[in-house]
Amino acid sequence: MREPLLEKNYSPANIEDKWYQRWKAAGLFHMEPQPGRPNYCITIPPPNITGSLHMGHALNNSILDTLTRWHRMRGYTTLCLPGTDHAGIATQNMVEKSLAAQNTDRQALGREQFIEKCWQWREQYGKRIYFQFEKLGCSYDWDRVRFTMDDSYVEAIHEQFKSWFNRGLIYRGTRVVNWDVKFQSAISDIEVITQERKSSLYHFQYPFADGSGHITIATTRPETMLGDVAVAANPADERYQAHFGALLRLPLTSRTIPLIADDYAKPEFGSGAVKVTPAHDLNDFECGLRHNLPQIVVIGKDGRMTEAAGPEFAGLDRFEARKKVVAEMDKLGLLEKIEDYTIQTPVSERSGEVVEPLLSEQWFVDMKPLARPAIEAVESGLITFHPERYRGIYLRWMNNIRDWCISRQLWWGHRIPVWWTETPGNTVDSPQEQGPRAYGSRRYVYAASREEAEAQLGTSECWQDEDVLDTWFSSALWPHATLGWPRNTDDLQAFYPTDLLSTAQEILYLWVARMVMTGMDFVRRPPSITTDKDGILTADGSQRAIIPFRDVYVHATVLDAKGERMSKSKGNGIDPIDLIERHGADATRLSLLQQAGKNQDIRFSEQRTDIAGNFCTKLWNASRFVMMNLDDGTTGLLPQYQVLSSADRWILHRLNETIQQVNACLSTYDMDDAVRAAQTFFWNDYCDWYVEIAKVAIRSEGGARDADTKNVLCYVLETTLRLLHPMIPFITEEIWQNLPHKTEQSISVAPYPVANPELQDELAATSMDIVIDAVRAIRNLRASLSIAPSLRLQGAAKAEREQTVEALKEACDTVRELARLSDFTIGSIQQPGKWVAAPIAGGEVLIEIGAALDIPRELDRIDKELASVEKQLARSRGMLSNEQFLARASAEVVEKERTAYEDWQEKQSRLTEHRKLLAGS
RNA sequence: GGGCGGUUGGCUCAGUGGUAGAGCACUUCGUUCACACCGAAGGGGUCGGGGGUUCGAAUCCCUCACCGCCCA
Repeated sequence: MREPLLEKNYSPANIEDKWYQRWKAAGLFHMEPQPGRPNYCITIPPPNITGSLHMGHALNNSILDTLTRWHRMRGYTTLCLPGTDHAGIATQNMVEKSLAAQNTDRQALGREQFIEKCWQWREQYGKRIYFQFEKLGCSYDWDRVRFTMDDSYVEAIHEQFKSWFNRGLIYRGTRVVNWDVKFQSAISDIEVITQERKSSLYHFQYPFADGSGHITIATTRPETMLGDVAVAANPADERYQAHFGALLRLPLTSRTIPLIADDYAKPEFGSGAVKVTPAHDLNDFECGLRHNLPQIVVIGKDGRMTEAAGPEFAGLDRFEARKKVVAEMDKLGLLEKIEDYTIQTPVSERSGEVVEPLLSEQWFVDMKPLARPAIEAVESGLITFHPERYRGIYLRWMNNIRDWCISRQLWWGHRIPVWWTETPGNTVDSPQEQGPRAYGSRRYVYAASREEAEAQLGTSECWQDEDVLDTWFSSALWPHATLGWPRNTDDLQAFYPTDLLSTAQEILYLWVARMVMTGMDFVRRPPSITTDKDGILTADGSQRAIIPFRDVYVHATVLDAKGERMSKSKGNGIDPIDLIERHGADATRLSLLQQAGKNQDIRFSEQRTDIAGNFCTKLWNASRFVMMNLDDGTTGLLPQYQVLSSADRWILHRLNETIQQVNACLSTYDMDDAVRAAQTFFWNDYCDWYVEIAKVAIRSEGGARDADTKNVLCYVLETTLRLLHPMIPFITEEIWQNLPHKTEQSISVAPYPVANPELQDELAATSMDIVIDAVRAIRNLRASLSIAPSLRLQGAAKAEREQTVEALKEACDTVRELARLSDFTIGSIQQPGKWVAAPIAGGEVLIEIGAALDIPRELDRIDKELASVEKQLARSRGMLSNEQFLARASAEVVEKERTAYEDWQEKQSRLTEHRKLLAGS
């Protein structure tokens, strides 16, 4: 026996950083496309530069890295491209906070200096998460890192904007958007969180202008009534049918407003009549458009009431105004009642302020033309969703797509490349024409620079649009822009379409859907160099619109142990870096992958990582044991199949099955099943049985089979390490480097195991089942008779079935040692004594317990066993005596049931026989 | 209001038509020279309720309840 090359105790801290640095130094994660070699590419979802690793990242990147490593080992030219997102509002928020701490603000600094501060922030904190990905073991190509404000990326943004602008898809418009009153900017849907809040439902009376009574409307936002321009009721609602078109006197104002018919009003809600405020509600806005109603802005960008709200209200905060409106209505006797009401309140994720739906002038993108190919790509199966249910969710959204507000009133981001002037001059009538366009009294053009703008506008009296683009505008072109678009780079040609986009479900619309739309809109290739799996043909058939990725995997949301969302404010979050420090990156990854299947969420607690760590320790210790038993002759190569024992053949058979399962599961994103299959094999089959059997073979006298056993031990371990490497890269590398292996410099570029049909051996599997059955039966006997484990007893087996005899004969030494017997004979029992027996398939095993036999206790044991056998027999008998079953069930099932019945009968008769003997003695 | 997911042993979850499973927890035993972060042997569930289809349902269908997510 040798000194093992591994430390006695597994300590992740001692190996993980070491291996990451070596991998990186060797350049293993950077590959160049090669002709004739398949490519595999993932562009990772870019975290914000304000971000640090959270459990969602840890889960997603564990999955991404596992798949990346799997493909690399399978011989693909593999690229996993990392990067970060400038994250407009989030970053601006952080920088503004740090300015506030220094008693200054962005206005004091001015735009240029503020942006400079943002870049400093990015230098200081923006790459923090890269280091954390390294801690997690992610094998990303650090030579191809991208940031959404890199020069090349800016070029891509301009190209995209210009194209959409010139095609008239980008337009200036006035619509209701989500408005953050603190940032004074439009925000995207994802930055709006809906919170349930206790509030009130106010019932107001609006009198008819002709004094003939009133209509009652219910509202949760009384202050907006000052901007009401109509009251709507459902055309089918009989209560109002007689009054459609009538005028109402809007209280607290001097206006009259009509009662209109619109099926957006739900008869069953409140009184069935609903106030319409187009400037302050999206549904009302659309209703207003349908009826050509005016839009009156009564709440300003700062959240205070405007002049249009009337002199009584102008300047009041919106919540103060609410109180005042209610009080005034009450005074007028028009407040009918106030009910307690729970409302879904939109709140800005960043500022915590209640989001104001506000009519505002913004840049929008007309999405309908872009959605069409994106729908077709999914409907035709070019892009597949995992789990499949997200396909429908995506399509539903795509089919009801709305225009996209892309402008943000922020400073940090891609400034909108549009230039304005008030100087009169030439304009064009339609967006398809070249030249300045008119908007009110102003003119505007797209231009990449001031010079260009001046030339087009014919004046130097111009200015660039103040706003920046929505961050999602830039992330929408992530897959192609990171690979070099708009330049037709080698990377773009080789790696696009990418293979996988794995992300959280909440950004399915905001990000995934938009990537499909922009990708297919901009990356076009001639049909001659593409296939119908790469994209769909354009209308004229001259080009193919290329999809950005083939598969979309939507991973689960990581919740805490109680099933609640992890959040900073609740303080229930787990920091993955803490997990890595305490348990290692391998255990952290494993604990996440174990739960990564097709589920919607994951309940996670640190205990799971602790348990995953136990597996790593087991792997470590078993490997140490194997290493201790290797000698100079051990090559780790498989001996000739003919010389192998049944146990050897069985473990190879099981290994082969496991290889097949793991590969199949990884290809369908069933990470949980892949991990389960590999872990079960290693712990339950290899460690619990094969290693124990190998000990017997190695320690037995003569040691004729020593070398073969050692080679099988080594072969199976080495293969299992490669099988597990994508999931737990560090520990597998450390062990693998200390085992005999072929000459690859690292396990991460060693070939991934593939199933080998020649190793399939059902016969060996059946033999081992019998041996395991026999050992368990004897152990069971010993335990139920309370026989000390140290006591070596005589054992024997009686069997009629040849297969059972053969299996036990071959494994005689194994059974003896694993069942702790002094000897184990098959056939007749020679020694006299008191024997107890237990049935196994095709025979029975016996042990001699001499004077220790407690007859009443043994009878009791047999009776219990008989009762349970009888239960099975009754079930089986019931089925076999049911003619319907015999007639309708498949022959295979009936046959299986017959066999089972016979086995149970045999067991019963053996037990009964023994009972008779014992009772008579 | 619409869509989707979930409800299986004390806990966390596998299991899509043929004898209910795992890990953790629990009980008993064990310091046999890889591992007590371990090993051996056990106990524990009428698979949310009701109805249906079927020879046979945790599994398919209908319905109800509860929990959660998304969209309005």
